[in-house]
Amino acid sequence: MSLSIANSLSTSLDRKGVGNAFKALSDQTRLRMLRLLVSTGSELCVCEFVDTLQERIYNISKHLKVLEQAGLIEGSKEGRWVYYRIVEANDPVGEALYQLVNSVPDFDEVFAIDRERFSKRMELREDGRCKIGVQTKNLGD
Amino acid sequence: MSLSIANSLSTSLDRKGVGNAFKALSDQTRLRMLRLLVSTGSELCVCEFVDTLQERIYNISKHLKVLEQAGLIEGSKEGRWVYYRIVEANDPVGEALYQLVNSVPDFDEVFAIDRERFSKRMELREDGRCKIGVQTKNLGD
DNA sequence: GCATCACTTGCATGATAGCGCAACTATTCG
DNA sequence: CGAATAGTTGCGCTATCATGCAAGTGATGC
Repeated sequence: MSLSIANSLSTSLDRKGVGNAFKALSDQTRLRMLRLLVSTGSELCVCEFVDTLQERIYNISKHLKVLEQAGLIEGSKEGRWVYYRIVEANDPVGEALYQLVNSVPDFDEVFAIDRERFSKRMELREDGRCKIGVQTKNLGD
Repeated sequence: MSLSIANSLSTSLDRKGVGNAFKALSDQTRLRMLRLLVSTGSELCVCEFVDTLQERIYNISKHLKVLEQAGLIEGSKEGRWVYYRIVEANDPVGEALYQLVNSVPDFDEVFAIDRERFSKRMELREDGRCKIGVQTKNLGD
């Protein structure tokens, strides 16, 4: 379901244009998603990403796919829910990447606000698992 | 002439869309350029980039501008020549970034070939400075 | 001064990427 | 079974971005 961090970075040199880690993180929404995973050390289901980032579910889903194909995250299904988590890197390359993602300055507090919404949303879990769907209605009005 | 690494990364969160470091490195040619600077620890003039990467001069120039506006490199003029070099980071964020750039796997040896051409090209310097222009003719035929 | 050289930039074009919408799959529950 | 729920995917639109070309800037040297 996932490639290694090393492969993710190496494919950046592939003339065929396979997405790489830098490319995957060049999008702000994806950077927010990975930052959330790295900074909290949690695994999130899709609807939790939606309520945390306040983005539409089909876009979240697509962004998750990009991150997964870049080898940065992996997902697993649990009933109706799909949980995504960081692919732990044992090599220094991955270490540096996650350190970097977690070190990106947050002057306009986008990450902080995400974490705020995230912690509120986590209170709705039961036995540590998500039992509900998207709570935020009317996104993008 | 340049922003700090921290600012470069922070602007990634700027809604106004100012380029960030991840975005700047999402392009393969720019990654090759920065990798060359990081791995050799040298400063290069534009024509040396051209002969090393075998890309057209106006594209090299534009890519250098993107990297500069991302706060990753800085340039200075010496007569007809403009030398570009890494903006040294004193913070751990920049350290991690450069370590990362230098750790990107090179399975298809693009970086290695660049370094090969680079070292040959460096032999043409006099007193450690570039005294000539682009040597490669007929790029892209 | 004027040609040359190193480099930059404005504009047009084509490729890529993200978004919105709608249709779809898959799982659960009554 | 059928309805509801969680998530995915294909299509069309738009915006962004890399490229090519051509014109421009500024420094050097005859």
